[in-house]
Amino acid sequence: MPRTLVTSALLYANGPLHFGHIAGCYLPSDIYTRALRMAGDEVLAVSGSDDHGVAITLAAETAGEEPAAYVARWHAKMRETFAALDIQYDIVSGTSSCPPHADLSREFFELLNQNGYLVRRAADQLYCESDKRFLADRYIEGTCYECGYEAARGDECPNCGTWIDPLKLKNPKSKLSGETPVRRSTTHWYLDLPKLRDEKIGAWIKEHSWKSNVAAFIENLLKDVPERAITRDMEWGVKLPSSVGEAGDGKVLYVWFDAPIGYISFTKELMEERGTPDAWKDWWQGEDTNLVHFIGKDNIPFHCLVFPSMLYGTKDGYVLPAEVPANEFYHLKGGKFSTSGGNAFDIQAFVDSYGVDATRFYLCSSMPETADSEFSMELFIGTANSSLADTIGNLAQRVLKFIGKNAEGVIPEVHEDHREEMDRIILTECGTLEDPVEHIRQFRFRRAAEAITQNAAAGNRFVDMMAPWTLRKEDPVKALSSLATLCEWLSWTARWMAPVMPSKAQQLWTMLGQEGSIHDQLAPGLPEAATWRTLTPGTPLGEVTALFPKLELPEGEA
RNA sequence: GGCGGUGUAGCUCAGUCGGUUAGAGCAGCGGAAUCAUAAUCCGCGUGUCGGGGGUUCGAAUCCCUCCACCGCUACCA
Repeated sequence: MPRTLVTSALLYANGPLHFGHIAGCYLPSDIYTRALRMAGDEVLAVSGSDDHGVAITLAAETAGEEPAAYVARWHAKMRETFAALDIQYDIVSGTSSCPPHADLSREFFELLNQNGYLVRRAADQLYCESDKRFLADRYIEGTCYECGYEAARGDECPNCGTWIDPLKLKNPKSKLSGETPVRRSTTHWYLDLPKLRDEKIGAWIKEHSWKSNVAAFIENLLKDVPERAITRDMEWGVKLPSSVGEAGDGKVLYVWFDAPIGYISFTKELMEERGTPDAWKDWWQGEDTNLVHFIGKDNIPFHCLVFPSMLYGTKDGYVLPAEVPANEFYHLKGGKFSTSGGNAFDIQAFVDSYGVDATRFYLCSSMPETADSEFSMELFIGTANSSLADTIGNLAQRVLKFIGKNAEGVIPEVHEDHREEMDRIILTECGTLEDPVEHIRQFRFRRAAEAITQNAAAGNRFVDMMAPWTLRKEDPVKALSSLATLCEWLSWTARWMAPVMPSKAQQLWTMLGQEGSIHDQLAPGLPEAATWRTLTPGTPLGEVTALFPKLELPEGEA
């Protein structure tokens, strides 16, 4: 059985999730996971938060909190947002709270070191004598040596955009103490990416087939691969392994190094909870695993170059990613979704107003798959009404209500004399059918959304062709056969909807009088004449209600 | 400044390893039907494929250049 390990970008625990994160990474991973499971694949879905890093400590200090408490707050918020959107993972953990994470990160460090992929070097950095610590670039402010701007940050000048070397900054000041720091030498470890590239990863990247927008991004990547520092002088983070001795005192692993290892440590944590502590190896070191990283485009270098280099460099049998279906960015009316308040809106409130499945469907149909795209309230309302209420919802309504009035509210039986004809009409003559699951498998989420609607439209065509309201008088048996056929069609519609719109699919399934979870149904490709009818005639329908309400554009929106 | 993206029908976008009359959905117009949340079905698209130049038998699709809009700039998918 195909085994797929799905990861979703670790969210930096420094702000709320917004529609950009959702449409770019978390929703596609959830839809993908659900679709593969319905197709019968074995899937494990892992995500969590990235809790370390200077930005966290800085923000926590500003907020007057300890980093751990600060991170926990955003982590909880993230879980709420996932719940609001019906986004499910086997585990959502965090790099600061996951028990095996620190040890596993140190193991990576040691293996890479043993295998000769780490370089140790001394360099000068700014040190604050009053705080007795080295200052990360972001903790430093000073006068830009290029343009003279007085509030340049230690990493970049906001005025002229120069990438600042903090050692050259004029009048450097610590943002924390206000003191003038001094130069002091410190030792750091660097990941030897050039060596890893030349030895293995460069060739691997070249022969790998990437999603087209990812391929464009990677092309330039290999030309200039620097060694990258993987340690920092600070407290918040994963301490270095004791094997490096005093040289590691006061240092932690740089956040980018331990973050992706989180995918693995979270899997470990999950398997320990399940009482199968070694099972994580099947997923991460099993040859038959398809590793799929869902990320945004800004994470491409990490997931296509750096993390694979780390995995390979351990020489410990880790699989390399099979797919990195990175999305581009999703914007709000041309502006960027802001994590710092501003124009970001409350996802929970939005879902409460318009419905979780309509929201998921629209995000799916407008996903930034191959290029940046944007959220439009007007298009959201339009899509929800025309695709969901008018096409899918109305199909269910007109068929099931008709059965309620004219066929005693039970699933009718298709008569042998009509079966073949009706199979032919619905399966081939009402339009070209496309399999949403197959599109999802190929990471064509927009087209999957379109396919769900179009397949339902074929059902509407069948209704009009059969005109059961006329047939009822002329040939009642044929009328019942057409309605039986339409019930089967609705059951397939529910299956097609399920990965994208889990709760509405379930609602439709229940309206059809079916028991149990729609998500336990298998959806193996498109319906075929010989096997596609699965419902039991005579089954009473459930209560028939409007599946999708019509939505209205709020005042002042356009 | 650097890097990158986008510019195709009113709107949102497909299509582009060069090759028949450039496509879809939505909106719009006309018609049919009346089971249904006035929901459906059928028919209707001559658009300088941002401008200019080049390569070619042939370019929306490759190259150069210009214009417009936008994003990123090191960790916010």
